[in-house]
Amino acid sequence: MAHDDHFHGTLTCGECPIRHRAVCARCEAAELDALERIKYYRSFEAGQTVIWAGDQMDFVASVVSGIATLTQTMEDGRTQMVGLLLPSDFVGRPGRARAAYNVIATTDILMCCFRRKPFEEMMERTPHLAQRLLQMTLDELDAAREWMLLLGRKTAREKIASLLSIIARRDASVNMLPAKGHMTFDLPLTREAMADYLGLTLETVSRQISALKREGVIELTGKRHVMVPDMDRLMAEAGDDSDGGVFG
Amino acid sequence: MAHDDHFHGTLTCGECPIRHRAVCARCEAAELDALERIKYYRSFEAGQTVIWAGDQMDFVASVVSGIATLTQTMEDGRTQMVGLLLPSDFVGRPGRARAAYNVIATTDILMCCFRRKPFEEMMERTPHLAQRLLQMTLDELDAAREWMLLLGRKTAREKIASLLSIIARRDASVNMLPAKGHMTFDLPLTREAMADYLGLTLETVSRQISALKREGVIELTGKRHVMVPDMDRLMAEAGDDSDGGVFG
DNA sequence: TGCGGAAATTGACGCAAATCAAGTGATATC
DNA sequence: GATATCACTTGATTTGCGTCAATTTCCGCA
Repeated sequence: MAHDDHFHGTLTCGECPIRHRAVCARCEAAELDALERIKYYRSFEAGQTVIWAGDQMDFVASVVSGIATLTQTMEDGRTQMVGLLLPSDFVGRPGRARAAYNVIATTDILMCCFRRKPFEEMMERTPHLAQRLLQMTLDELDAAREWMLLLGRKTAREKIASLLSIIARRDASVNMLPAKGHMTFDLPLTREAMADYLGLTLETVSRQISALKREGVIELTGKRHVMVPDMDRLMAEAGDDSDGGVFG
Repeated sequence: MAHDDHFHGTLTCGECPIRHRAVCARCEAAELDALERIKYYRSFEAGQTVIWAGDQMDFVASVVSGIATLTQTMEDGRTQMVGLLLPSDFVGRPGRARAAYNVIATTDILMCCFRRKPFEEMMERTPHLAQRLLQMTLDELDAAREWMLLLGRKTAREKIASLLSIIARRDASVNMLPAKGHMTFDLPLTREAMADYLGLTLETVSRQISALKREGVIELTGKRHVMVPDMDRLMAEAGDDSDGGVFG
């Protein structure tokens, strides 16, 4: 666990931007008060490791803002990203003392933390918490299974197109825009992080992005800003049967 | 949903073999009675499709005995297994009307079913159900993430060794034997099903199994019965850092 | 006991992606 | 303003796995 994080002010749950999506989404006023009493904030800078796999983990948390990654590593250094943590996503597992994955901040992030024991006790007494966490976990399981299809069966080109269309659609949903026609967005990940997510090398990621650019499926300004002239075209390249999958 | 399934007799929850592991594991006597009243059994033969992805799904269920697979398919036929359903595993998702995956019986199976609506209502009133389902879902999520590392980063040889060692260890845990030294077990899957699980072709599966046999890592009698002379050797081939992963 | 067919093995060949290796272009550091 | 550094691109080459195509083995069944 990282140490040189710094405190970031306090928010009341009422004014919390993830109030309606996070693990507390279903809680009523009284339940929220109880959570309010045991919560505390921590922030981490881009690049910092929030938690190492195997570390003692005495808290659970919600991501309030920023992006983090969940990764697994083999002894020889091969690494696979197994999840992307976006605002409102939940970190840690009630009933588990040690972290199963590395959590690394991709951007600066703010987390709303609860010491694990009090949180677990509260879960026992508060069905709304367990119900919401169940919902979120089922969604994550769907996303993980969607990703298994990508990792096991898609070509490099399809993998890149899938990632781009997922990011584009998530962006659209956050900004409440339609995921149709032409869209623009920023890539929140480096080429290496994309490679770790997609089970590729960073060179292959770079080459496939260049190929999609060459063929007019996407346009790049700088290395991170993407414009998709025709969303349907991109989704066809992803090989998904029309609607595509869940994300987080 | 398949139609030519046939009824298979009735079990009281008290004598149910998965009573202590399934979604009902934490339920008390009264809660069990309530479940007993809404449950019914269905059975399927090996090879039958239990549910097609996209189908209306008006029940959820526990696998009582036998093995089934959860698969996703792309339009062009590429398929990826995203889960293996073993006795006590849960099928379906409260709050979701349509199946997300194909469920196919690998062996003859018996399922303990609940109509979805009554089950959902009962979940609202019965924290023990939601708590247990949360636990099970978190375990499945861990298994899915373990599998993402395998699909994204392991070689064909490591994939096969991983699958074999997982099956061996599951077998050991069911029969309450130590997962050490030499072990024997049967493969519950065809080469093709293994390929779909591992993100390989069946030819590659066959070649890698032959290679492991040639090098003495495993011994085969017939096509399905496996003997592992040295479990540590097999686990080293799997590339896992010693302890290996979760399964189901 | 021998037949039929599915499941599995094995071989030859091709290709997509990994690996190895420069090289470019931005941003930070002295 | 030169230099180091990091993120990324591009090229040359290798290789692991997929594809296509025969066999062979196994197992049920007449």
